[in-house]
Parts: sequence; structure tokens; C-alpha cells
Amino acid sequence: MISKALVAASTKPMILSILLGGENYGYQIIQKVKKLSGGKLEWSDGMLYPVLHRLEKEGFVRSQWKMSDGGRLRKYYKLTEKGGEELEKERKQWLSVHEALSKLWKPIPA
Amino acid sequence: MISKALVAASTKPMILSILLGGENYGYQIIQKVKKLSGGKLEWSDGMLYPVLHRLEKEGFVRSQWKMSDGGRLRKYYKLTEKGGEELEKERKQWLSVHEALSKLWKPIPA
DNA sequence: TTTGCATACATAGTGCCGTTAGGTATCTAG
DNA sequence: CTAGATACCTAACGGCACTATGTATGCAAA
Repeated sequence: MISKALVAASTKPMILSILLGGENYGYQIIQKVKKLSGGKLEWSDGMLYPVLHRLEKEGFVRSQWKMSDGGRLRKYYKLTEKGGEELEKERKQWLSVHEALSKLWKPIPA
Repeated sequence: MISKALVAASTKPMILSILLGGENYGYQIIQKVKKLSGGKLEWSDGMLYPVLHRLEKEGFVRSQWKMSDGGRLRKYYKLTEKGGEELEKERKQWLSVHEALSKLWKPIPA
């Protein structure tokens, strides 16, 4: 179980990073996150869709309804240029914090 | 500037980690965080004190008023055993998420 | 000496956002 | 035909950082 705060901090960079690898639909993103984390991160759909809508509203992703081979309608999301820039900012922020925490977790400082 | 969500996710592990190295008072924690992050993380006191109170209420830290050499009263916080266990949980969660993100950020997968 | 800044603690109101819960619809397997 | 997975959506609730504000002390510059 991952804490709420940590989920909140990782959703945006995680989604943008996944979309960096190509377009995905919502349900697919949930499955990828689960697999990527080895089952530790299990997102609910009720959490994901509002985030996707917000990201689209802010111009970081763009969506498109498409018919899958199975004749099923899905909403695919892809990263925009602005979203790519945002991802880079998010990534830098994450790494800054991670670095600070890593310093504290290293038993023997240089 | 670090996003609100990322700050929220890192405050608890960061504070507990700092207290792992010995007792500290509030203002001191803010300064250490700033230094540790190279100035990227600048916590406001209005954010920190409620967190410390909450951590104490939950039994993760214990506080004690002490007179400093300069004759100044300060509230020192130290990690409890329970707080140490909590830190370990927080650390594992953080590393899980970090690992998942790292996979997405590695251009060439194995 | 008084003005300003850093130090040092505290609380209240606001707003964001994950969580929980509930709703609709299609596809597949038993 | 029915149960579960797939696939999308929204509303109410609660936790928590942020901002603003208040109090008090020590120190240095004007």
C-alpha cells in the first residue's frame, strides 16, 4: 500500500512518462502502472480519469476516441509538446527530492 | 520550485530521516532541508509545525522544550521507536515508486 | 535607540486532489 | 444468461500544504 501523498506526487509524472512511450487509453495506463510497480501501485479508475481530464484541460495531453480491433470504443491519450516539457520539469523536481532523501539514507557520508 | 504534491509526499520521510540523525528543533529542520536540497526545497514554518504536531500526536516523534546556550527556548523533536519503524515503511514506499519511474525514464531497457 | 531582519513558535481559512462510492455500457466465458 | 473483466464517467468527503497572521526574542545597522 502506497500512501495517498506519494500517489498524489507520482500520478502526473507517471502518466506523462507512460504517454511518452506512445498513446494509451485510461484502463491501459492503470494496468501498466500495476505491472511496472510489481503490483505495489494499484490505481483506481475513479482517480485516474479526473487526472487525465485535468491534464488535457491544461494542454499536456490530447485525447481521441478510436475503435479498437475488437470493435470497442476507447479514448486514447497522447502527449503534447507542452506535456513533454512539463514532464521534464516534473522529472527534475522528483530527482531533486530523491537526491535529498538519498543523502539522508546513506549511512556513511563522504 | 517543487510542486505541492511532491512536497506533501516528501515532508514526512524527510523529517523522520533528519530526526534519525539526532534531535532537532523546528526552525533547524527547515534550514537543513534547504541545505540538503541545494536550496530547491524551501519549507515555510506554517507548513512544518502542523506536520510536527501531527507526527507527535501519532507517536512518531517526541518533543521537549530546552534552553539553548544563547538562553533561547526551543522545542526539540526526536524520533521514537515507532517513528523509526514508520520511516522504514515510508522509505520502502518511496523506493518502490522511484523504481517504477526510473524504469520509464531509462531510454534503453534491458 | 529604534528600525528591520532573522530566529522561533503557533493557528485559521482556503483550495487542491486522492479516495470511496455509485452509475452506464460492452465483451467474454461458463 | 449471468458473472466478471473491460471501459468510461462523476459526486461527496477528508487530509493536508499553502498563505496569512499573530506573538516574542536577539542582533545589527542607521
